[in-house]
This record gives sequence, structure tokens and C-alpha cells, in this order.
Amino acid sequence: MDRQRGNQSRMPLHLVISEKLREQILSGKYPPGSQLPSEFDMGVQFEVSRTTVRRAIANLINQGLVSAHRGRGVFVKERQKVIFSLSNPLSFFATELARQGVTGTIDPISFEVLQPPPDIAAVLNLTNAEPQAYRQQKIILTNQTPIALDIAYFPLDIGAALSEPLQHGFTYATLDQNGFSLERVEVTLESTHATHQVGGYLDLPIGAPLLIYRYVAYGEGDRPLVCGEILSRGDRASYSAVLTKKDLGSYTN
Amino acid sequence: MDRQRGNQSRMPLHLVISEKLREQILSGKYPPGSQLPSEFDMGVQFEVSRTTVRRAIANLINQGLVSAHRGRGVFVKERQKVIFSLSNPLSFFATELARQGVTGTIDPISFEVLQPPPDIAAVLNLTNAEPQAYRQQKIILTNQTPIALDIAYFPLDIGAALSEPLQHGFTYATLDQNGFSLERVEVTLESTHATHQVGGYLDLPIGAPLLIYRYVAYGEGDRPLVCGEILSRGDRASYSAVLTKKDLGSYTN
DNA sequence: TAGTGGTCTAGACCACGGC
DNA sequence: CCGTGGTCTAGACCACTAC
Repeated sequence: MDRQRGNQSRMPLHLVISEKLREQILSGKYPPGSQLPSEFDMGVQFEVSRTTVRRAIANLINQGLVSAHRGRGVFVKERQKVIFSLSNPLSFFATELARQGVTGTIDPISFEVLQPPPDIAAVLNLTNAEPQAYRQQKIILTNQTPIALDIAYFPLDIGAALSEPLQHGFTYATLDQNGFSLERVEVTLESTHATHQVGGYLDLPIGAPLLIYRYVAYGEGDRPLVCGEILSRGDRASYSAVLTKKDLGSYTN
Repeated sequence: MDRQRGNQSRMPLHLVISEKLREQILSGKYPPGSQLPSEFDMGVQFEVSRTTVRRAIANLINQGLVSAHRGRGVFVKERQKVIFSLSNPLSFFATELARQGVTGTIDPISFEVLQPPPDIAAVLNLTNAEPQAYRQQKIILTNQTPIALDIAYFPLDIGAALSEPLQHGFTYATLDQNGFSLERVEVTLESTHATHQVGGYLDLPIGAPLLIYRYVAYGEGDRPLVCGEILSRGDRASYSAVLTKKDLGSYTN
């Protein structure tokens, strides 16, 4: 039942401190945007070494409650999420974002022909004779701050034909507007940790939670049009869906 | 383009070390289940202090690549995920898990009447005259290891009527089998960091990614039957859906 | 220049697991 | 018992930000 210790028994000091700070942050003593005392001051206040204070702050950073800035201080993070609709992915970014009062923009990183990894090649039905595909990497920003990294693979003809609009527009909408009707999209959602590299793109520390939206979109004749994954900042994005009875099925099987 | 440093320029030592270890893990030099050298040995090998080695290992833990065990060592994590279907939530745990070759069980934590927070009360249409509801907390295990924490709120009558089956069975299926047909389920999926408390339940370190499945299920007459959230281990769970054309809508709006 | 967080050290002691 | 990781200290130096 009570799998955690009370505040005094056998919890490490850094945890006692970070839990106390956590409560103070959530209770509003340190509201979003406010600054915590300096590491030195906290060391004096809690009568511990600076190393231990830093460990406590690391706990808070790992929980996404604060962020630290060299030369400035430690600040409580502001939090509000953007909601993406699974049910209506065509309005995926453009319409949905506007409705939520944010501007969505695209920052292209790369767009090139290469030989994709085997799992991608299999999904796109690539043959040994034509093993290549376009790979696009772009960053999605809302209100000028990066929120997601999109890595997409296109068959050669689609990538070549839509080279320009794909690089600066939203994928599903661009395909739909250029005669590639989306008949079916297979989606999985998962969560992982930010690596150092991805963290660099999305301005996140190592280990921060990411939402992964993996997708394969099929057109007419079950032809795969695009596949890829969108790595979204877990602290800034969420996905929503409404399931009605015809989707729900029954428990009998 | 190249937003990260080369391996020698101005990257902190702990990052250089953790990135090197990361490559070795991903390349197979340290396969899943294998043990890394001890902190002391690594300190000798990389010619750094034990503190710096520990910082590097913390980076790997934060990325979910390894886990540390006092008295034993640091081991590369095994990774395989369980897939939950959004499209067919009634077979949510029971059928789906069996198909994936794992056994799903329930470990009840609590089942009690209390006054839920305002947002929950609003969703359940609670009145000031009847502000209470049942809250259930349970842990979902696959193959005896905890994978998710489920916190659900039920209206008083449903909680009282189905007290027994709800505590040990899967929520959607239990409701469906007892005459509460699910007409509509509203779902959002997000990701957060594990707190110390939740980490204790799910055997995760502070800050580990969690998938949050928030749901409100409505029965006949749009009556809310249950709402709540499932906090799943990000390293063990994923959600899938298939969207067909009738779901997809068009881009015109 | 003063104050902040970031890195790194050398060393001590403790708690746990396995032999 | 030894080897492992976990905690904590005191102190040094650096890099960045603001004034």
C-alpha cells in the first residue's frame, strides 16, 4: 500500500529536498515562470552540499518541472499542450493549430534520396532494383518554438513530383491537395526518451519524454504513399481521438 | 545541420563517455542483458573520476538504455513493447495481450468512495448534492511485471453494483459484460515524466517516460460510465490505430 | 564584475548481492 | 567477505548572463 517512505525515515537527502520543492512548486509557492533560490542558497537553507542540491534539482528537471539556465538560474516551467487529432489527421497541423491559437511553421532540415533501412523499404514495397527513396527531415514549430521532429520516407516518384511543397508544407495535406488521396493510415503511438541528438533539435535535456507517432499512409490500390515518424515533445503535445460504437466492437472474440 | 559537436571539441566528458557507451550498446558490443564494466573500472579505462562515470551512466539510464542495481552492476535493458489497440478497446487487455503471448493480470491497490477533483466531478456530471464517486487504483501486470497504473472514477451506483468484478477485471470489458454498453469513448494520449511515487509502483526511476491514456466512456443517453487515466511504462507499451477514409475527412474545412 | 549554473575531482561511508 | 552501486562532502575551475 504505502510503498514510499515518510519524509524522515530512509529517503536520501536529495529526494527529500526535491520532493519538498516539488510540493512547493505544485502548491503555487513557486508559480510557473518564477525562479528558485540559487544552488548556493539552497545548500545553506537545507544544510547540504551544493552537489546534493544539484542532485535534487536534477530530479526536478527529470520530472519536467523546472529548467536550468547557466548564468541565470532555475525556473519553473510553463506548461500547456497542443492537441493533435487522430480522427482527422488531414487538418492535422494546419487547421487544428490555428484553432488552438498557435501558429504552426515548418523548418526543413534535409530532403534527399538514399537507401532506407530494411523495415522502411519493406513498408514502401521497394524492390532490389529500386532500393532508394526520399527521406525528409523537418522540424515543426508552434509559435516559433520547436515542438516536433518529423522524419518521413516517400517513394521516388512522389518525392520528385512534390519536392517543393513537401519541404515546406504539412505532409498529409500536401499529398491530399496534389491528387494523392489517403485511403488508410496505420498509426502507432509510443513514448521514448530523448537522445542527445534529438534533444538538440527540440531543446530538451537527455531523457526527456517524447511521443512517437509512427505512420504509414496508403493511397488508392493500397499503395504506400509515405511512412515515417513524428517525434513530439512530450511536454508540448498530445493526441486525441473519439471512438464511437461501430469502432468499439464487442468483447465476444 | 550539424547541431551537435564532434567527439572531441567541446563536449563534456560525461557526454563523450555516455555517447561512446551508447554506440557500443546499439552496435551490439553490449547486447541486451549484458553487464557493463564496473564504475571503478570505467574510471580507470576513461581516466576520469568515478563521479564523472556515474554522470555518464545516469545519461544512459535517462535514455532508458541501461538499468543499475546496487550490489550487482549496470545492465543493458531488454526491450520489447506490448501493443494496445485503440480501435478495439474492448479487447483492450484481455484478448490483445494473449495474442501477443503475454499474460495480463490485475493487482488492486485501492477501491474507495471519495470526493474527486473538480475536473473529474464535471466529467461525471456530479452534483453538489452528490459530490462523491468511487476511485479505483490498480496495477496492470504482464508476465508478472508491472506495466501500467490505472486510476478510474465511477459514479456511485456503478461502483457499488460492480464492486467485485471491477476490482479484479479489465474496466471496459467488465462494464460491457454487465449491461453497461459503451457507446462512445473519448481518448487522449500524452506523455509525461514518472514521479517518485508512480515510479515506485511501476519500478521506474524518476523522470522515465510514461504514456498517459486518458479516457471518458459514455453509455446510453450519453451518460458517463467511467473516466480516468492509464499511466503506462513508456518502455513497455504502445498504442495502435487504423484510420480509414471515412475517418479521415478532407482538408477543405 | 558579480552571480549563476556546469563540470570535475578525490575521497569517505553506506547498503545490497553474491560467494 | 568482497565487489557493486548509492549517497554525500568540500572544493576547484569554467562558461554564461546580467548589470
